[in-house]
Amino acid sequence: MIVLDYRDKRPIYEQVVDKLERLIVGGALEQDFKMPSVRSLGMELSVNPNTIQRAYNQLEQEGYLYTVSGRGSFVAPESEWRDGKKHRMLEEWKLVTQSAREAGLTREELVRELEGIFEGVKS
Amino acid sequence: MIVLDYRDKRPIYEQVVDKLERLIVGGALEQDFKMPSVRSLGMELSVNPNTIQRAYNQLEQEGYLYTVSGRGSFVAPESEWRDGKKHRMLEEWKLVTQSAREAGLTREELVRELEGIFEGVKS
DNA sequence: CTAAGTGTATTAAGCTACTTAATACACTTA
DNA sequence: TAAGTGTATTAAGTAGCTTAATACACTTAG
Repeated sequence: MIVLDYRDKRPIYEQVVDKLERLIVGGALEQDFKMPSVRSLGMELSVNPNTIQRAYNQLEQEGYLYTVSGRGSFVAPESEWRDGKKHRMLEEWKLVTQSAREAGLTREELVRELEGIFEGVKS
Repeated sequence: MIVLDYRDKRPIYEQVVDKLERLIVGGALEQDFKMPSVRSLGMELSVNPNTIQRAYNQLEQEGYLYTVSGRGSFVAPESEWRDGKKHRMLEEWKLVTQSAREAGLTREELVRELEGIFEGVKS
């Protein structure tokens, strides 16, 4: 399902959150998809189940997963996380863009990069 | 000179690097300005001199400071850090923009924010 | 009903990074 | 010469991450 990057200096649970979040946002995991159990994903990644649980807890808190006691964790409907995700990303993007401006990047340079990133994407 | 934010979860030396870098990039500290000694800045921030030294070392590695043995640390000329800073910021900005696109932000939304951020700025 | 699988919680231990503390040394300057 | 500078080292404490070993309540397949 996912692969850990041992060169990444962030804690494992944070990496797991990041990668699963990308799978969900990217549409690779459909709504109501049953996530692997904390024990099985722990086995698969050679990581303690507690570490996976910590990742699942954070994903649930951010609206990406919901849990049914005794049954497992499942992918939440997009409506649960879409707005929050967009809002957080926009705030982060504004901060980085502000720093980019202060570092000397011009409006024209950034617009040009923007066009490249959105090239051929219906938005 | 700077103020620490105790709510910030990052290590102190990283905060010091970040704040001093902003002062230098923002032009608040001129070229060849003599930085406070690791001991005096440590006193001022109620922090160990070793922690300040660690921050100074990183700033020197990134080209923001230069050191004269026995005299002190000084702000390096802009030519030493400007290109590297611009390059690192552009790479970070591209990653965040890519993530923003994947989160559902549109080109039009981002261009609009961009105009706001660069409003009235000669670039 | 029973057993297996699920999330959840707790406690203890080890590891790493950050930080402090106490020195020490070589250098420059007043 | 004395004070101030960067630099280096060693030891200790703290906090966060991770592992390990359990335990409990729940659901589901048999």
